[in-house]
Amino acid sequence: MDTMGAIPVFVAVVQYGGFSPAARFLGLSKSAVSKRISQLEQQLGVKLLHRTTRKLSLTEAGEHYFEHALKANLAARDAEDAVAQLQGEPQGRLRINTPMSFGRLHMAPMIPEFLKQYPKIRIDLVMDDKRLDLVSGGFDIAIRGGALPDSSLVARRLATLNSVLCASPDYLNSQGYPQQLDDLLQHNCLSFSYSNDVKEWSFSKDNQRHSVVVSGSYQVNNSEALLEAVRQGLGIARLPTFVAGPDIRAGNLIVLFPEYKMPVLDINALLIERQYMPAKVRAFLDFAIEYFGSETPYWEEGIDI
Amino acid sequence: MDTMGAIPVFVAVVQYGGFSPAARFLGLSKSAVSKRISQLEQQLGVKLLHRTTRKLSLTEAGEHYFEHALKANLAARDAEDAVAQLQGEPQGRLRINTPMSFGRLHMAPMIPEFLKQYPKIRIDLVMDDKRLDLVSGGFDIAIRGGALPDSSLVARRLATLNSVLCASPDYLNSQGYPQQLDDLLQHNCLSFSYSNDVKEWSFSKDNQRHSVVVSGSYQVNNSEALLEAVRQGLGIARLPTFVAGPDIRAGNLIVLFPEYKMPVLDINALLIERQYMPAKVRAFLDFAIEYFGSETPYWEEGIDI
DNA sequence: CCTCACTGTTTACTTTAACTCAACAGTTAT
DNA sequence: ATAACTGTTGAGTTAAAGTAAACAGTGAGG
Repeated sequence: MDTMGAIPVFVAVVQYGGFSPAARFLGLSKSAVSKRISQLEQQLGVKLLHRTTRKLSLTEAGEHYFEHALKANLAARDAEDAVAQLQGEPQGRLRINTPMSFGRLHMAPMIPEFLKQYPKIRIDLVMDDKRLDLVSGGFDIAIRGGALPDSSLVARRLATLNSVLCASPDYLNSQGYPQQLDDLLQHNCLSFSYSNDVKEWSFSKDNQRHSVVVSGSYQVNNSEALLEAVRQGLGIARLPTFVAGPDIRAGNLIVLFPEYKMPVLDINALLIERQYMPAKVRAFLDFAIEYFGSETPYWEEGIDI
Repeated sequence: MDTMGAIPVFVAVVQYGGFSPAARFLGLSKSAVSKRISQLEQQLGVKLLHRTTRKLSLTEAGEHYFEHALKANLAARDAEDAVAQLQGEPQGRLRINTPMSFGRLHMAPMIPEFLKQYPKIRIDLVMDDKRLDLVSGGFDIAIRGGALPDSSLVARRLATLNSVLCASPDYLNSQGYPQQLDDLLQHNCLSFSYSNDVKEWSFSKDNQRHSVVVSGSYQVNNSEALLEAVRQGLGIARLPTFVAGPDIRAGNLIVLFPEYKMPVLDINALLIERQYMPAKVRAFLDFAIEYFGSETPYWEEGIDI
C-alpha cells in the first residue's frame, strides 16, 4: 500500500488533535505533516479531516479510516515489540497518561531514574486530569488513582492510595479544633472536584461506617491547589498522602480524626490487554512498584496513618 | 514508526516466497526490495530472513515480526477498503486463489469481463491446486470445489459441482460397455489424485447408496489431464461437468450410468470473515454467481444430468 | 478594538530516501 | 558446460520528503 507510510502521521494528527502537536511528536515540520495528510486524502480520493476552525474533526470517512489505521499502527508497533522482546533488552517508546498532581510530584522525579536505567526506552508523558481514553489516545499505560470503571483494560497495582483529613495549625487556632465528626458542619470543608463524594465524607472506625455532610467555600480540580488552600489556612480538606505527606511530616498540616479512616484505595496502571506484555511495559511497571514502595509508599514514611 | 513503509514489502516477500516474485508483485526492482529488507533488518537490529539457499525462510524473529506485520498490512488494507466502501464504487486489489483447471477453464475467461465492468478493480489470480492458506497467502478469495474443511472462513456458494462417469466411444468399442456398476472392476478406472475416495466410487440411485471398488493404471492431480486420458480412450473416469461438458455435448465422451448420481457438491468462494464485506469482494461474488449460473451452470447447458 | 500567539496552507528550495541499472557470485536444472 | 534463475552491491538518477518563510485565519487577553 502506497498509503502505508502516511498512517502513523494520520494517527498522530488525530491522537494529538492537530497538525502542530502531531508534528512536534513526530519530529517533523507542520508543513510536512500537512502535505502528507493532503497527499493521503488525494490517494484515497476523500477528505479525512475537517479543518474549517481551529479545532480539527474527523469526517465520516476519516472516522472509518482512523479505526483501521489505528489497528495497523498498533500492529506495526507490536511487530517491533515482538522483535525487541526476543532481543531481551526493553526498548522503544512508551506513552503514559497520568493525573497532573501525581504526575508532577511522583512520576516526574521517577521517570529520569527509570530512563537512566533503560537508555533504549523513550517516554512520552501526558499529564492530564481528564481520564483520557487509552486506546484512541495511543497510550501504553494510564496511571489511575482510586476506583476503576469497568473496562476491558488490565489493571496493575502500583501503590496504595491513602487520604487523610487535614488542617493547618493557624486554621485550627483561629477556628477551633473539631472534637467530633459532626463539628465539621461548622467548618469550611474544601473539596476536590473530581471526587465522587464531594458533599458527604465517609469514614470507617472500628469496622463501623460514619458519614458527615460537609460544605465549603472552595472546590478545585487539582489536589496540589487544594493542598495550598489548606496550608494557607482556608479550611479543612481530605488530601491524599502522596500530596500532603511532606507537609504533615514538617508539621505544616495536622491530621484530624486519625482513628477515622478513609477507604484505602490503590494507584493502578491501566494497560491494554495483550497476548504478551512488551518488555518495556513490564520494565516500567516493575520499576514503578519498587520505586513507589507497594506496601508503604515512600511518601508515607514517617507519618502515622 | 519509520519501519511502517517497509511492512508491505516484507509481507510480500514472505507471501510470494522470494525477493524476485515480490518485486514483480510490487512493481519494484529486485534490488529495491533487497535494500528495503536490509534496511528494515538494520532498523530492527535483527535478521528476519535466512537467505543461504535459493529458498527463503523466516528466522524466529522474522516469524514473530511477520505475524504482526501481516495484521498491520491487513488493517491498512481494511482502512482503504472502508473508505472506498463509503464511496460506493468497488475498487482496489483482489488476490484470488483457484484450482488450476477450474481457473484456466472458467475463471480466466470470466475475469476480463469482470474487470471491464469494474475498471477500478485489480485482480491477482493465483492458480494452484494446493489448497493455499487464505490468510498467510494474502488471499481475499479462495475458490474451492467440493467438501470444505472446518475453518473460521466464510463460504459463499458460487455454483453447483456435478461429476459424471465418462468414457470415450473408442474405449467402449474396444473394451465393452459396462452393464452394471460391478463391471467397473474389469475396467481401467482412472483417478483424480486429490479426490477423497480414489479407490471406492460411490453413487446414489433411487435414494439408495451404491459403492464399487475400482482400480486403474493412471492417477493424476489435474482434471484436464484426466479428461485428456479419457478422451484418448485410456479408461473410464469421473469427471466434473465443468471440465467434461463440451466433450459430452460434442459426443466425444459418453456418460455412463446416468441414473447413478454422484453427490452434488458446490463450488464455493472462501472468505475471511469480516465485520463488513468490501464492495470489491461483494461485486466479484455477485458477478461470478451470475456468470456461472448458480442453478444450472453454463457448462452443463445441453447436457442431461 | 487591537495585539499576540497560535493554527494550517502554500511556495520555493534543499535534502534525503527510494529506486534503477548493471555487474557480480551463487544455485539449480537441463 | 550452459542457461536461467536467485539475491547483493555500487554508482548514479529520480522522486519524494522535508524545511523555511510568508500568508491568512482564529481565538484569547488586555
